Amino acid sequence: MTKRGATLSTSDARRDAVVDAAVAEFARTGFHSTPISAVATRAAISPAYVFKLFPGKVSLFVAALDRCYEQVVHALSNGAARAGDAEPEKILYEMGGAYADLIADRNLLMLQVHAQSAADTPEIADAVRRGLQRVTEFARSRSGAPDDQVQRFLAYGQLCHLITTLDLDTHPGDWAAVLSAGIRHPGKN
Amino acid sequence: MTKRGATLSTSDARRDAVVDAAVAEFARTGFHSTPISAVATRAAISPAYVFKLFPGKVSLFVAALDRCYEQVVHALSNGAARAGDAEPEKILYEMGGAYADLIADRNLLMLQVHAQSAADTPEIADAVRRGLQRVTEFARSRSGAPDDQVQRFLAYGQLCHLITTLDLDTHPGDWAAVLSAGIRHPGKN
DNA sequence: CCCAAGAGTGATTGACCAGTCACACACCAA
DNA sequence: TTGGTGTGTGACTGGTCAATCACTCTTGGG
Repeated sequence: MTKRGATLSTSDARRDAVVDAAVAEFARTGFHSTPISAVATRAAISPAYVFKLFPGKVSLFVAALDRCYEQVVHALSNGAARAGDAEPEKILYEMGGAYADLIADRNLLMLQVHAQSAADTPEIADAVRRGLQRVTEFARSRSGAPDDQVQRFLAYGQLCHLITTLDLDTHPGDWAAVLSAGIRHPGKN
Repeated sequence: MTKRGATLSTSDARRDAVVDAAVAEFARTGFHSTPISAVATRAAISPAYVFKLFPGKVSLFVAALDRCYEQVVHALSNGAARAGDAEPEKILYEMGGAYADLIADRNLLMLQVHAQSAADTPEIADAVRRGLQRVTEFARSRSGAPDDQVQRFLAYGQLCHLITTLDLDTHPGDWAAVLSAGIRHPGKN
């Protein structure tokens, strides 16, 4: 039952809030083990209404993923701005720093990890490719770095995902230190 | 009902076969969306008996993961043998080639991707760390390469996972080529 | 021959969850 | 005031799945 006196919002604003909730919940528990009800609860909404706003669970996940990559590219752009028109390596380095700052809350990072694992759903695979394309093309054109340096940039980004997923930066043991060395880590929260 | 005249196997042999089936099925559909019944069917066994051989789904997944990393280290060892006592870079290069050959069927690769996404289950996270530790320490000690080269080796391995998950090596577009450049790709099957 | 220990299964249970539907309430324009 | 449109929900359905249990069948040693 709708609460007395509650002001209704436009469905667009609601959709937006639901995507925020979806980013957080899907990042926590992944695609398959996140029930729509968890997203709904976080958005302070009924599960049924989520299905009015999005045609299905997959398209909600894709919307969350799109927002995630949007923020990533935006962060890279900020990092590049910090480097001005320095040499390519310097620009890539600043982008890396900005990325590390962005994923300090772990949400955007874990969402990407979970998305990769859910890529057997074609729509999700498409969304990941789309996002990765934007990131790669932006890094390449904005930095002007040669292809192999761009590739390296992305490779170390993937390594960063692994390190954070497994908390290797706080893990005892030489081997963990080898993998984590020199990589800027997000804090625990 | 047990089939008439069927010879019973020892439970150890069965356990082994079930782990093989688990590697294949979990690699296909991941931890959360692979029902035990799928593993059971592939192992030509009843779902109920899987639970007699393993205390639960998680421990079966961990067993599959352990086997996966076992094979990875074994492959790296073979690759290193091919390089003999060449310089460290050469040894790491051969290890990379051997790894690419090993994951030609995609199973061992996808299993690692799915495991990373299921790392919120502590036992799974432990298993991944255990496996990664073995891989890292083996690569480092066998190659004798400096830490940053070992780190780089692992980083490009992660990039390889991304490329294969998304089929970037056969994807049209410059950006996909940038990421895939110079990386030895497994075939589709 | 007999029976104990091991191999293996069918049937069921209890929980969870995506998606649907009929309905309730709020706002606004005429 | 009225009714139409958009916002929002409770209750339900159909399906899936991990885990359990009581049970059967097989085999090999005494």
